[in-house]
Amino acid sequence: MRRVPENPAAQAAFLARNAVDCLPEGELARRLGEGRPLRVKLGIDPTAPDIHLGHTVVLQKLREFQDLGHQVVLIVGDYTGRVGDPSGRSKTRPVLSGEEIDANADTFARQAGKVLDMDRVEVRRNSEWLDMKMEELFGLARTTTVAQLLERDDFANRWAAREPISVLELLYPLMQGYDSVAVQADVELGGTDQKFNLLLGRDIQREYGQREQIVLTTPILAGIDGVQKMSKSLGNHIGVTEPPEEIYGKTLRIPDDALPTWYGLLLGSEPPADLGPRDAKRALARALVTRFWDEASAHAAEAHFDRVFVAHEIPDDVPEVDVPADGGGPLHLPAVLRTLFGLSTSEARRLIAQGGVKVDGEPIAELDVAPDAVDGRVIQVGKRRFARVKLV
RNA sequence: GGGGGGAUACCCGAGCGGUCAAAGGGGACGGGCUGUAAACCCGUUGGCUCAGCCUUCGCAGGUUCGAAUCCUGCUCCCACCA
Repeated sequence: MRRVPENPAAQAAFLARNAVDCLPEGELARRLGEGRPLRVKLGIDPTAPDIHLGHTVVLQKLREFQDLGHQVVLIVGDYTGRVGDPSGRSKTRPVLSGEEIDANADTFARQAGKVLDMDRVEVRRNSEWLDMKMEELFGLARTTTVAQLLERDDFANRWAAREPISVLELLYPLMQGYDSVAVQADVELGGTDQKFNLLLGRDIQREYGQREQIVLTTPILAGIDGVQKMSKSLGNHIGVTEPPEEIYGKTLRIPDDALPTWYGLLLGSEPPADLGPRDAKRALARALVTRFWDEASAHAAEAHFDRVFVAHEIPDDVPEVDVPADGGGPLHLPAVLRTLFGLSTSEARRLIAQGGVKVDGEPIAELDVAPDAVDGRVIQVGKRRFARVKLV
């Protein structure tokens, strides 16, 4: 554990050191000075349960609060999840069944355990209080004006672009704010994209006669494309439970100029000055695999990478796949590729024509192959897909 | 309630009677190169028994030798005025 300062002001400075906002000014230090465990809230959406590196930035901050003896409150948005945070213009979200939400919440809790001490986390679902009477909803809806809501960037942009905004989406920030009321949050964390919602939570708490929460935002981690926010739906994420080789390889795929941010947000340091981009990236990749797996896995992942992508050799753990021998006659290679990798005939033909299919490292151009030419051999598609054929 | 705009391949988006399996971009994939699964360059991107055939342009009909393109009726979506 990191060494942490004793007095409130220094603690507040420590907690806010890598935050974007910590509002209002000075309030965190004041409240820390009360000498009681603060209730620190984070809301999560159970639609996409897998935790990726982007989540770990804010989770790490929660962990710091936890280590200082404060109470972390994780809110599973089983109700708000049905609405969908309006950020971005994602389409209406599918309504999740109770079982799906349960499963997702469990997954999230388990994965969050890679960063948080889950034994000391209070997990709540916002259906506990959001499944309210219409009359209570009226009360909540009265707290905020449409003009206030339209100030939010997402809404303002969509409004300006004449894109649709549903009333339900407008309600989302209110519901999130009410979560803060329900759990009596002292602090709410979120990425900078959450700033509006977090601040509105303060207004709503005030309306309900509560002290306003402190708002603490963390920077948004870009995805492996180095441009857009890391998110599972954009497919530019690295999940904390992904296999070591994936975490390692994907990390090496980030653009060089994303290195300083990744180091800063994930390791809390700058890229080593004495290393070039490649080696700095490798060091980062090792550190991440070590964090979510262990050091041995990190070295194994690096060895795997060197073997497959640098030396262009076949990995040693190629899965063996049964392929129907089909009576012993010549095999139609596209059909074999369908069995091995689930490719369509057309895809397979294209890949063969482009020289992307190799048998034991040698490109192959024929569509029909003798059984002996593939049985027991490794077929490779592109750089990353391998399978050993076993005729049955 | 009123007049208007729209629904095209993974996404965005052109096309507005034949030369359309459908421009362009993004993404993805393959190849080259390389310090990387980076950047850059080239290529591919509906399916199949693949020099040919089959099915696609919201849905259902119709006009035509021929329709993504024209007509009719549905369905859904959007912004606007009230």
